[in-house]
Amino acid sequence: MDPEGRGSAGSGSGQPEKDVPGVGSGTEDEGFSGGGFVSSPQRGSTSSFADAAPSFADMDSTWQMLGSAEFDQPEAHAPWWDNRQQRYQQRNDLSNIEQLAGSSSFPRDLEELPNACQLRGHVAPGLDAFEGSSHFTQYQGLVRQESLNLITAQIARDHEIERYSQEELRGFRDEMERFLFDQSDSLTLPNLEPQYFGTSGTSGTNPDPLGYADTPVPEVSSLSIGPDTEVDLSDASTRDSQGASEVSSPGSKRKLEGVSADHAGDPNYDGNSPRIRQRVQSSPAGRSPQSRIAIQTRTEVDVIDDGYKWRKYGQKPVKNSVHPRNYYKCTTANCPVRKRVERCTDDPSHVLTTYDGTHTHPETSPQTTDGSNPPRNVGCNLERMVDEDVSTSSAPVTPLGPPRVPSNYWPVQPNGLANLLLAGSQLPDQRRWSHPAAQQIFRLQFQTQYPLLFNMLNLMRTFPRARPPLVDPRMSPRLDSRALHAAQSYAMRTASGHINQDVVGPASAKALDPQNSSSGLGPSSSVPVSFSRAQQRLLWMRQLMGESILGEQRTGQHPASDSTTDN
DNA sequence: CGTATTTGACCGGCGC
DNA sequence: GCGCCGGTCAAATACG
Ligand SMILES: [Zn+2]
Repeated sequence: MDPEGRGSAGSGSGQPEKDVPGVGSGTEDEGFSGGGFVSSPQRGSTSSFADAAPSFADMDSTWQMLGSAEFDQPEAHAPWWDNRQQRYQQRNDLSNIEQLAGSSSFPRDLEELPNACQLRGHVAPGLDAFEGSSHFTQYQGLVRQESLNLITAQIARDHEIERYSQEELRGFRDEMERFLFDQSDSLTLPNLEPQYFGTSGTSGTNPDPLGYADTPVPEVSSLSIGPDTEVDLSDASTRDSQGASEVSSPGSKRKLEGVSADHAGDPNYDGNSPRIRQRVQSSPAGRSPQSRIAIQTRTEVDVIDDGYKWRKYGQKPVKNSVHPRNYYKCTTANCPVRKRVERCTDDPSHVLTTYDGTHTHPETSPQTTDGSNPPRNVGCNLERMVDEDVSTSSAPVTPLGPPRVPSNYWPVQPNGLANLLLAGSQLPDQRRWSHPAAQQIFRLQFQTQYPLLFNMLNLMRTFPRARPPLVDPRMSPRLDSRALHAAQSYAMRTASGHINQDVVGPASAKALDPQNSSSGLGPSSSVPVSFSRAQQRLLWMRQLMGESILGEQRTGQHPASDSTTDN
């Protein structure tokens, strides 16, 4: 089934590389093929690229898609071809990356990336390739891809999804890439420098060279946030942290279940519910809508660094709990924001922070006298968020409502980050991630925990590319346009003729390709590829090859053939 | 000495 | 009205 299955599947979802005439690609191409491909070979307009190179397909649907029937597999391998092919396969192979994620050699930084590449058996560029030299552009594809792989591995490890199949991991990786693309602007904190963030020891990374490892880092149990579902928690949830904590116990048990169980079993405090309801409902005459969000984190420190400075102004005992509740106010003058922090009674490892209000000022970065930004320690992991509906409930008289009245709730799911990311990028409820507090926590947490991820963001901003297409995870390696161009130009230059299918080492490609394993999914299940899309790609190719690539490397989003089909 | 925290008093809403 | 309760104030205190 493989053969044809792949065909359909491949065309369907597989999407070519992410690359577009970008800054980098231009240079890269030059590097590789010299001016060779400059000529615009449109000839042959790729009649049926579909059938082009079956043998090749496995390795890369892109190839096929792009038509290039003529160019297919340069029979005489270009000297670099095998090498490249192998590289792509390796890059796309996530099988051994999990180990790396847990090892001490996991890179926390782009500078350490080459080592990781070598550990994975990659043909890795030297360190100099990453130093912003002109070489860097040549390897940005690799850097990008491998960074994504590593991030995926790390996240997978943190979230115990490493046992997932490669297809799933790839799927996650690609979705993440898309998300990063979409959010590259909003997710980047200009005033925080990634390199200042040591990873929290969470993933057993090597001792942080910068010495910031001191953070008590918790292990991520899970990131929550899923479809918002108005879970009836609204009422039952009144109970204090008790129930809640349970839900999010690190065991990563089915969070969903936990939740339901949670309120099921929870007798809750009668006293509150009625009151709450009233307040929420009776708030019609509300003044300026207050935003309120509750964030549950898993942390050992009481006060998490969320980017703002707080002054404690009160403390009250929580009934039935040994842990008190603390009240803080933003120290910035005239800023009305307040927050309450309390530790869950039954599970002290969790802290519930409730933010109230909107800051009237930018985040207060703790500048030291010397002007440098000291490292921030979040020291927590976002567990889940509860966003009280602001629009409706704006406590008119009562400054602050009851501690927690979850109106929107995102249950924890196994693939926490994926959900998180997707939730942020796709769910209609913008308020979710637009909430400053939420974003703040999100950013700080991820900068701390996944520094590579933020390096990626920077990379993507520095070298803009087209929006990564959504691909069928079962498809493997995606060639980037550089390779494609190079191959094509090579083919043209050389024999320009032979079309020999088996020449290439597809065998190896197949070997790597896990398709067969992807039992459940019929090829059809994948997103049907719109032929138009393929055509569009083709157009691009023509453009690329016709016009000098250097021409337009435009910033940011390219029309990008984005496949809107995403879930 | 300026600033942040502690901590008991205080206050408004609410149920009784 | 009374007492409870969540939330807030602010004087006293701790900090460096
Ligand atoms: Zn503020």
